[in-house]
Amino acid sequence: MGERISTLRVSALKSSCQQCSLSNLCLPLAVSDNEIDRLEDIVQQGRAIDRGKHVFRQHDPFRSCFAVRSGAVKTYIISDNGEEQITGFYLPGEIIGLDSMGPDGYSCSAKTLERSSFCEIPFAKMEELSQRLPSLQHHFFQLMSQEIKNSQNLSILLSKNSAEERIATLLLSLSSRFSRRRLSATQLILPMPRHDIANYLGLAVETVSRVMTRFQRQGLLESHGREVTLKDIPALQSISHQGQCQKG
Amino acid sequence: MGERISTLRVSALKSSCQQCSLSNLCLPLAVSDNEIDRLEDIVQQGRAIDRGKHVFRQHDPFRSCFAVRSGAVKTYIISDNGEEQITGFYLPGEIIGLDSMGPDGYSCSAKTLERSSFCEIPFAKMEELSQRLPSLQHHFFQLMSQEIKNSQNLSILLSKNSAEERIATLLLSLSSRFSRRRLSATQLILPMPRHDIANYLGLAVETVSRVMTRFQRQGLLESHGREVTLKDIPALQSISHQGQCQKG
DNA sequence: CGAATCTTTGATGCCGTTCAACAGCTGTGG
DNA sequence: CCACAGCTGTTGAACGGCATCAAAGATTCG
Repeated sequence: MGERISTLRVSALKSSCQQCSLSNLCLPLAVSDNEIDRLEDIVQQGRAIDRGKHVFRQHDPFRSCFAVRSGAVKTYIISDNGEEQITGFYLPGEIIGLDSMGPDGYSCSAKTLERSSFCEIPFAKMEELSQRLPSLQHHFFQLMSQEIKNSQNLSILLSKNSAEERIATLLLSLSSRFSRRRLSATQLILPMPRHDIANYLGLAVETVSRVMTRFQRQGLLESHGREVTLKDIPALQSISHQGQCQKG
Repeated sequence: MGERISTLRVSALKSSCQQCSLSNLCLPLAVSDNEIDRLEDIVQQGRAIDRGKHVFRQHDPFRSCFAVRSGAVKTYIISDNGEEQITGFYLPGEIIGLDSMGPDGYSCSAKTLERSSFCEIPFAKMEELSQRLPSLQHHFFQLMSQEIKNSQNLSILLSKNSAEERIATLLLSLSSRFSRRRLSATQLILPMPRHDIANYLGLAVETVSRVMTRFQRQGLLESHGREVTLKDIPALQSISHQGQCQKG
């Protein structure tokens, strides 16, 4: 198999998946050190980019997936009238671009919600390496399968659940994703404005605001702008689940 | 794992992807005849099963994906209260089970909407063969990526669009999927009852019925139970897309 | 300070749900 | 043959959750 990139160049860019604190989220491979080395050879760690910048744009030629290293990202689709339809929020350890492996370029745009950094995973090289590392291939199948599941759960949330259920579910999802990174599960700083929450959940901004206020009056949480403290997670879970369906 | 089927048996069961009229939908591989042969060795063509039977059940151990050969399937998740939440409809040439490659078994149940037959694609063998056939691996990445996209589009449909927009979109989706199979794009026989359409689109059955009636009064279609004739596809497209334009 | 963005609160009305009834079709069994 | 039950699809009336419109506070930043 003709490797065309000089080992020296690649080594200079080489990141360190082994030492990365997110490796158990992003690429929890049951592979040998030798195999991790080869993975690191293709993954390129980029510099941080400012809030509000694009990681990639819809219809750009698809070349890479990106693992979020720090910060937060929203992905969205632009409709005919130029409005955005947010399809997901991504936190450190999560991967964007898995929906863009078709022939039509990136299927959505990705924009940072705060200053963020990424690990770039060139798709062609990932495919090639997957030919030699069955566990890498297996991992990507699992990642993509999970992404389908997540999106299906979102569809169900949006089609069957009330505004309160949607918001409680999102807060709990963020909470659990923060805590996976050893951050507080109760003291959240939301990386996105209310407007984005509303867009993502198919609600009006006013409704999001009202529900948050209601939750606060009921003692379920305290909210000061982007700072949210969950005070009664069991109650929120009960609200979230009374619209049924199990979450990942 | 114990191989229980002799090579001879497999050959006997062996399907014929090359001759299958759906092969351009299901596995449009740019592979040599020799490679197709190896694919056919792992794909097992099953007998038809009756309407209302399960192809697999949620939480069953995941072993295979299934390509629909004939008939139609709905996939759904069972919620805490025992109600089903339909996540998708699948027609011949489409593949179910792509969302179930995680460690927790099938993530949904799949039930036939009419008498249907399938090609079974054992996951372990597919993974193994993908190690040797880059184009097969690439194809599955694309298939799964498309499945993510489909589910995201559904999320947007459900979160932002009115009942009329949702129903017009579903009818047009079915129409285009029928016509890909060289069936009429205008004379549809819906494989699913109104109840399932409503469930899938997050609407009440009554709303589906009313909207269909309204479409009929406007001359956009004619509907007699499951038989639907689309009379004005451009108008339906305009309704379907106006969710991406402005509401008025 | 003032401009822009973000967040909250209030008043009004629409769309779709809910409850209820009915009609068509199929199969079953006396 | 008819009576009956079950499933499917249609239609009507009234309620309610959430969007919409409007506007004022809160926060950030040049």
